Order: sequence, then C-alpha cells, then structure tokens
Amino acid sequence: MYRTIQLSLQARIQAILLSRYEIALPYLAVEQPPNIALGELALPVAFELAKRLRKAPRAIATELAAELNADLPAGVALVEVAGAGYLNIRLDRAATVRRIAADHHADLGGPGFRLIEHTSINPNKAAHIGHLRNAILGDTFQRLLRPDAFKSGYQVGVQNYIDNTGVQVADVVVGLVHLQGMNLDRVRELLTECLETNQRIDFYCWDLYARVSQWYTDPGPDPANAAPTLAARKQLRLDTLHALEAGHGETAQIADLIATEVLRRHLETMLRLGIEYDFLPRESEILSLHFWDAARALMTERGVLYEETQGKNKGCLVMRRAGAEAMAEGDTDEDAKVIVRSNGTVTYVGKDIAYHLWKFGLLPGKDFGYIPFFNYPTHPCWISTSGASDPTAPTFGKADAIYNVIDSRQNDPQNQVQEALRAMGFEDAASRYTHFSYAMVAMTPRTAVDLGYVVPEEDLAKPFVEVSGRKGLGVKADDLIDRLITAAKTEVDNRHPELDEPERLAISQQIAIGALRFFMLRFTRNTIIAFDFKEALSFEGETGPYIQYAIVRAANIFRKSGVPADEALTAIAEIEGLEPILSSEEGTSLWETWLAASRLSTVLDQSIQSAEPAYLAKYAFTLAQQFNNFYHRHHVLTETDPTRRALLLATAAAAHRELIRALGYLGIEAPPVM
RNA sequence: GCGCCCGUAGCUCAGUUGGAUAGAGCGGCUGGCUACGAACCAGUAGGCCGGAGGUUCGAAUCCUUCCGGGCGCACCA
Repeated sequence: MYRTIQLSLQARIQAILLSRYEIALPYLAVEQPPNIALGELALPVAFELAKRLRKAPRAIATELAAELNADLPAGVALVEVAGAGYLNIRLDRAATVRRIAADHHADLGGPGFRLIEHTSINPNKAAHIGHLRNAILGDTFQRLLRPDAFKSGYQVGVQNYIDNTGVQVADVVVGLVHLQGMNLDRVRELLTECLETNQRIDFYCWDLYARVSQWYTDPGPDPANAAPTLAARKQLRLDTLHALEAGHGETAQIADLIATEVLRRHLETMLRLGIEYDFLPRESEILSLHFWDAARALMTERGVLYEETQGKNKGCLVMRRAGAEAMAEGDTDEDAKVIVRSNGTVTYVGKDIAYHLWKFGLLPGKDFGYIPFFNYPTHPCWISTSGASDPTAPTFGKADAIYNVIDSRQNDPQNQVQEALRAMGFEDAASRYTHFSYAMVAMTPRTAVDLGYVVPEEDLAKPFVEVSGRKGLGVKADDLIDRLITAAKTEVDNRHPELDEPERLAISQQIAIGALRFFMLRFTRNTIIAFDFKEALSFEGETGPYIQYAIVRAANIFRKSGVPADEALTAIAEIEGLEPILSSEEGTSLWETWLAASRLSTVLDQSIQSAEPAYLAKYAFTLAQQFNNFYHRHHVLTETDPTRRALLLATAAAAHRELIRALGYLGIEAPPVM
C-alpha cells in the first residue's frame, strides 16, 4: 500500500514539474520523516530544484504544495511545507487503514525467464556453514522473484552447478584408492554400508579430504628425501584429475559414484532448510557434450579469442582481461587471460564462458540431456546427462536474466565471463548478468577452539579465522542444524509438556530453521560473518524466533477472541469512527503499526532491485518489534468499546498477515505455538 | 605492485542510492509477569561515523590522500 501511494505521488509531482517548470526528473526521492508527527512521507524535491530554478527551496515547496493540495492524490489528506523546504505528506489515516486491510498493494514482477544459480558445492565432502550462506541467500532471492499469491513475479529456474570432475573430487578419489586401498567394488560396498548403517558418506569424505590434503605436503619421517615422494603424490593427483575429465575407466566410475552420493546428501541437507532445485547441470556433461567446442568457434569468429604468438603465453588461446586497456596493433598483451593452454586443454574460465553462453541460449546447437534425479513433494529435480534426454523435461537455458550466487573471492573470474560476453557483442546478456556476490563465513577463534582446533597464537586476537575444507576446519551444516534443533527442543519441551513428542519436534525444527535462516540473512551481502555458536544459537533479540514469537502472540489473540484474523480485517471496512482514534495521541502507535505493515511491497521491490535479502530480514524484524510494542500498549481482549476493539483486532491481523508473508519470503515458517 | 571489499556505541551490525535530532541487537545498570504467553516490554548509560583535505544549501554516504584490516590477481583447478 505504501508503495502504491509513493508511486502515485511521484507521478503527480513529475507531471507538475513538467507543466509548471518544464523539468523532467526521472527519479524522485521519497523518504520517511524522522518523526510520524511530521507526516508519513517526505519529499526533498525542492532542494534539488533550488539551483536549477534559482529560487529558495521553501518558495518552490510552497508552490508545489499549493498545487498538490488543490487536487490531492487518493489517500492523501494534506501536503505541507516543513523545515527548509521539505514537502511533507499526511495521509488520510482511516481511508489508508481500510485499503491496507483490504490488501491493496502495488504488484511486482515482469516478463522473462530468470535463472538463479546457487549452492554449487563440490561434491567431495559435507556441506559447511559457508555453503549454508550461499544456499540460503540464493533460495531467499528465488522466493522474492517467484510468482505467488502476493505478486505476479517472474518466471524463475533454480540450478545448482555440480563440479563433479574437478580437483576436489579427484582428491577424495586419491584418498579412497591410495590411502584406503579401495577399488571400485570396495567403494560400492562402502556406499552400501553407509546407507545400511545410517552413516554419512559426506562426513566420511570430509575427514578423508582433509587427510589427503595433508598427505600431499607431509614430508614424513625423512624430510630431506621427501621431495620425490611428494612429487609422485602430486602426479597421482593430476593423473586422477585427468581420468575424471576423460570420463571413462574405473577411476572415473569411482568418482561418479562418490560425487553422486555426496550430492544426494547435499540435496537432503538443503531440503531440511526448505531449499529445492530445478536442475543440476554437471561439469561432466559440459565436457562430454563438448560445449567448449561451440563456444570456442563462436569466440574465435567474433574475434575475442586469439592465439598468442610470443611472450609467456606463446601457443595459448587468450582473451583480453576484464578492465584492461586496449592494446596497440602488434603489441603483446602479457596480461591477457589464458583460455586454452598451450597443451590444448581449456581453463576453468573457458568452460564457464561456454556454460554461460548456454544459460542465455547463445551456444549454437548445444543443450544438456535431462533426466529426473531427485523428487520433491511438488516437482522433480532434473540432472544433466549425455545420454537420452527425457522428453517431458522443461527448458532450462535461454534465460533473459541470470543471478549467480557465488562468493566474492570469485569476483575476477565472474568479471572475466561477463567481459567475454560483452566482447562477443552480447551486450544485452552481459547487462542482465548479475554476480550475486557475498563475503565468506568465517569463525570466531573462540568457536574454532570450541571445535577442538588448535588456533595459532597470532590468530587468537583476530576477529575471525577462515573456514578451510582442506584442513577440515569448519562447522558442518547438519551438525549446526542438529544443535539448533536440540536447543529449541529443550525450550519447547519445557514450555509445552501438553503437546506430544512429534509435535514438539516439528515446532523445534521450525524454530531452528528460523534461527538459522535469519542469522544468515540479517547481514548485508558484503559483510563477513564471523560465525559464533553462542550467537547463532540465540533465540532472543534480533533473531528469527523473535519474529516467529510475535506471530504466535498475534495468533493467540484471534484464537481467544474467537475472531479469525481475516474476519478482523474485513470487519474494518464497515466500521465508522476510526479517524478520531487513529489521529489521537495514543492511536498513533496503532497507525504506525499499520504503516509499517503496509511497507512490505516497497521493501520487496528494494530487495529485488538491489539483490539484497538483508533489507527484507531487517524489515521483518522491525515489524515484529512494532507489533510487540503495540501488543504491550494495547490490550485487545479487555477492550470494551466495540469500535476500538475492532480496530485493535484488525491492527494485530494486519501485522500478523505481513509478518507471515515476510517470513515466507525468508523461507521461515510460523509455528502454531512455541 | 594491480584490482575489489571493509573501518559507525564495550561487542556484532543497520543506516532506504546526498537529507531533518546517526539507529538496532547483544552485553551493563533500573524497572515491569493474578490482564491476548516475559523467546517480551519500558527506561538508562554508551558516538571526533579510522585520520586529513575537498565537492554543496546539506556528507556516515560522493571525490582525493593517508592509516589500519580482509580477499583476489597462474598455461593450478
């Protein structure tokens, strides 16, 4: 509702500026005055115009106010001039409350297919807290975009890229074969054992991966003569990697078995958080279906890729680096980015360019094969194949816009891919390519110590230490979720002995997921999260459970009053005499609650435009705070005046409705009790 | 050396694209459960917005520079 008024106000003022001063301002700032006593919206437009019109801001504001007041936009009661030249807008409170109650709000959405890539964990070990941040950010953003009951939204596809032929999977294969002495059959047995005894292969690989990484550099008992041994181990690693890339033979089969099974564990872990995917493109198919060949032909044809004939990159196919100055004819660009090595193999960025051409439907003659891989209650998740494609599979490429949820350490390669698209003449695609960048999750030294890691002296004073899969240093996603559930369960058991066990567990899970998702979303994207168990396990203050609790309190009011929330909202349409209450001094806190509740679509729009889910998380918390404040100031059930009681009930219902919606976008459920 | 990010209350962070008196949570201190549930609320203390210049009606926000921190910069993947 807030956004509806904001949009109509902006349009009116733009029209006035055009007719009166012949000025066109494409963007008009609208803000909230510092105090509700000054009005509900404020426009500093007069300051902006002062220099162009060579007139005092206050004089301009006065003229604008007069014109606006002569023909007020719907819902506006009065426009006045304040301070040095602000245009302050006062709304018709009763009319606005009725419109909010009737759920009038500006729609959001548009045409086109948007592809979101997130999670993308190497399938060689258990997911950790850093992966959780990625998946929760991506999943939340997907929810912001998707069509739903509140908005028409955008068509979206969610994909999770699987690097199943990379060096990390190779490392685990080296561990299985050379440290554990396993062959293909033994690996099959291991996987069967894991499933039968409820052990997790991804946890097993977590430890094995750390051991292998250490093994590569461990000089052993005779450091002086270790060099040949270590070189041989490195060679083993390379040979294994090449076997995976080639895609056939026992080594590749072992890798495929392990990667596929670890991937299933990842999907299960993410499903605990309500995170689902539509498609899993795998690197193995990018290789076997020769995506690169098509990309290479296109890049060469468009003059983006060229062979270097001298200097350090002699014999390589290279492209200009993103942001580099243009070179003079005949000069050697020593700084160029190598795409194809002198031995003919393609680099990671090269494969990524091919993949992104496919995403935009720009890779001629190439597509994945698709088969179902994993079943969600409402839809299947598809995976890539080089074999026969299932004819019922939907289309995944040909996106109009893409969002890559990838951490900020990948800034350079991401820029390089965009630069390649731009250089090929796909300006439009490049401009619809969003690197949804975010900073890593680290750990406080205290948490690292709690986990039993030896933290070096010099790191103890630092605010955080880096999570490292290679060192096995990190918090596994499932361990954290389990601990959160246990902590929530203790509380729920205490508070609700009357409920049966499955119900208490279900509520505890909702609270745990609420706490976790909110924790990962409350920080803006480029803030490094220093993970701390004490903080993450907190259910008080600026947390998910705080918001869930506000919803439970509101729901209790409707239950005890016998008036359902939706009836409380419909009732308000018929009731007279709201204005005096809303305009009174004590009614102001009611009005502020309505105003806060009406801002959801504004905040959604902001979150989408800036690709920043933290704005929505912050909003949900602020609205819950506003509701709790209202809850303490006004006692609904003991209110005897029918008009006041109806208004109080509707106020609670409006906050309740928007809190549930906001949490829904954050992927957090509202428990029935807690 | 080059590029990107960050520096705001004791701690952890917001700050709506340059606006009115810089805000939350945690922690500290004072209070509030026989009223819709205290996973809550109210009050209080706590700030040279890293430093210095500049841009203008107006700067935590933009520019320059310095200081301090983080992360990237391979024919590795």
